[in-house]
Amino acid sequence: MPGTDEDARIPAGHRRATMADVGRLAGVSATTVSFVLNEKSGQTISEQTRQRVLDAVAALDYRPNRMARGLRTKRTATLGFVTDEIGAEPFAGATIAGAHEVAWAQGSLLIVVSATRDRRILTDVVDDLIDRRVDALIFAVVGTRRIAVPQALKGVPALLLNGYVQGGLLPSVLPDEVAGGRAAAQLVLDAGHTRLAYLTGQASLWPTRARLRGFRDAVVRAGLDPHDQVVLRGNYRADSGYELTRQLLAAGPPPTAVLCGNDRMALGAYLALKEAGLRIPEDVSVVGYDDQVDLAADVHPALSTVRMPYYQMGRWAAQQAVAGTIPTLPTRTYLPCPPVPRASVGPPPPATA
Amino acid sequence: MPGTDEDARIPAGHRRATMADVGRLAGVSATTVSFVLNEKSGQTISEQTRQRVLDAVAALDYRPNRMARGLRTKRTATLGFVTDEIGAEPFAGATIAGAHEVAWAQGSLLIVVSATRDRRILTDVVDDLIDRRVDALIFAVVGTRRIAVPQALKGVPALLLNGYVQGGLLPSVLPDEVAGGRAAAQLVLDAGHTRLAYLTGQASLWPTRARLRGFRDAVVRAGLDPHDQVVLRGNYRADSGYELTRQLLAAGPPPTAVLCGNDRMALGAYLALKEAGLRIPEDVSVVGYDDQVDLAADVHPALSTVRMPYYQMGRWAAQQAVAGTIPTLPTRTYLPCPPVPRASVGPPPPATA
DNA sequence: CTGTTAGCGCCTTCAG
DNA sequence: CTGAAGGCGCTAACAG
Repeated sequence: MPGTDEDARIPAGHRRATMADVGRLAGVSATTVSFVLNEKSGQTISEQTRQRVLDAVAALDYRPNRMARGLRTKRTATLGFVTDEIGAEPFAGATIAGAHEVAWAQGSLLIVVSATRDRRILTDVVDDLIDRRVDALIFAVVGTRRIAVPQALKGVPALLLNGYVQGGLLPSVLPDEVAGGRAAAQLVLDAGHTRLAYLTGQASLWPTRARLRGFRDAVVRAGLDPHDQVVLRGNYRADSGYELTRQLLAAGPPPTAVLCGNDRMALGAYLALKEAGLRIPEDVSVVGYDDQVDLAADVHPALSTVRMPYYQMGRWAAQQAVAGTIPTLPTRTYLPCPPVPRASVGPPPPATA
Repeated sequence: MPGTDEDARIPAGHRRATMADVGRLAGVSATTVSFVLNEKSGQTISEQTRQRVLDAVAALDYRPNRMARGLRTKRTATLGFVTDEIGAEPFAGATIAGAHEVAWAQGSLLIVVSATRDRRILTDVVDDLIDRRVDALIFAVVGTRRIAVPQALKGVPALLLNGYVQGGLLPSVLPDEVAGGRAAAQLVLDAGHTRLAYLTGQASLWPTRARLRGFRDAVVRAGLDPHDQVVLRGNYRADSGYELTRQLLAAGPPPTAVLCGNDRMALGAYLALKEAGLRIPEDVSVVGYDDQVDLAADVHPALSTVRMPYYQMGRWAAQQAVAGTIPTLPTRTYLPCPPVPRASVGPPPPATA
């Protein structure tokens, strides 16, 4: 009897075992195999045949074909995650990690698809995902902003992450940037600073305006005159922070604290400040925004900043998606951006003239 | 006749139209619908019925169920992309973008799944993907290194990106780090520098050793004594670059060029150099490695560095996967790391004592 | 040029 | 406690 045992293993790359194969080997029907594999079917299987089936499954290295299963059950245990730009942004990583963990823990697979900003591709990708019958869709955009979503999104439970649509027809999760801006300012206000500079980014971006609003809020609440605080506009790049800081220094006695629209600008500020012989935080305190990985905590001195809740947003989104609660969600849900105090903030220098 | 036309549209969230529905509406069989939809079946359909079918498809907003199709054809037009750590690393973004573009252009969907380094999860995720019958699998790891892959990878055409296995049983695409290290050194050697410092990372990492080897290679080829060049060991973080540079400056007359194991260390070097009142590149030239997005090109002065071929690796991998050429691949394929000269390298200062 | 028949691999009544 | 029958939505022979 040649090959009785050997042939039981899949001949590497050959046809995978099917449920019927398992049944045959165990001497039962495919139905029975299905019952033991799916447990809780309200069915009862004798411990003995159960074991025989399990043995056969192991022997054949059987794994159910999820396409067939999905076809039958109309559930794929799949969450689609579409980004408009997976890019190098740290954004995606944390969000995806959070969403993946929750999804996986609940028995679903998060499949990430990076589209581009190209409307056509975006639409086609969403359609494709729906054709594959994902159970729900998370649509993530990198910079918080209003977006136009593919029509097809209405054909499946969908949720927007970091983006929002006009009519509020799709629920969104967003970072609470206003509170974040306040938190950033509070970091230096609490340390006793009264003369601040704020290096902001493009006014066309929603986060820019929200953070700035938060900043002004905090300044007013602290009893300071917002008009006394200088606001310089840049573009979120490190070199822009560098330039703006140089302008600041050239303009006269520098403020005692420089708040930046993001960590990269803060990095530019660091370079300009050090070049000018100013010490951080003894002479000038600096605050960033984003708590960017490998940057904020690693520069010298470590940068005080505000953290984006990307990981939490990912978790939250996946949670709603697997729980099937998307239809019940409010239009917008804001998650907090907590302050992260580090070494770059200290008390203002004694002589401020 | 109520609702003849209205009811033809899917009642939002209701059952999606099936091929049979389309056939019924068009007055043909499902088979015919299949033929017109899949074109090139060697079949011929009268222009007239063709149009009727197409109209019905449009009217019902019909889209084929890819699970059913996959079940039948045993092809899913899906490439699986598994990472052990999607993290914040710029790595993932570029690689995925490259792979996605190629896959999509060839009619396949790249689905990215972020696993963790946890062996168990990794194995389960790969199994899951195979259960979903992906046509091929790209297994990507973030730091180039030898890895142990899930057994299941043998059940599907698979390819390693940035990682390699012991026996060479799975083909790999890797960055040519040795040549990259050489290129980095060449950047300053060509400018006339002879006294270099190399700030390296952990010796336990393969890229560290490869880059360093390339550096030494270039130094020897340039006719310099490798023992004259100081090599300091750090850990790839910005603060480590900062510390090492301070050590360098404290130890005596600094070298005229500082080569760094990566861009983040170069950033640390920038901070320390500026703090010490040294100008880049007038007093000291600096070279990084990685050409990290939002960093290398944006610091002041712009950092000369070496680019990792992540995008290209992604493209290459997807290319092989969709072309079905994985079985024919050599054990290892190296892609070049080109030098990116910028402002941080200049001629050595006249007086070097 | 078009329709019939027969599954792909699984789950789910409904009978034994 | 277990099996037979039927069908999810699609494609691929094979007939007309």
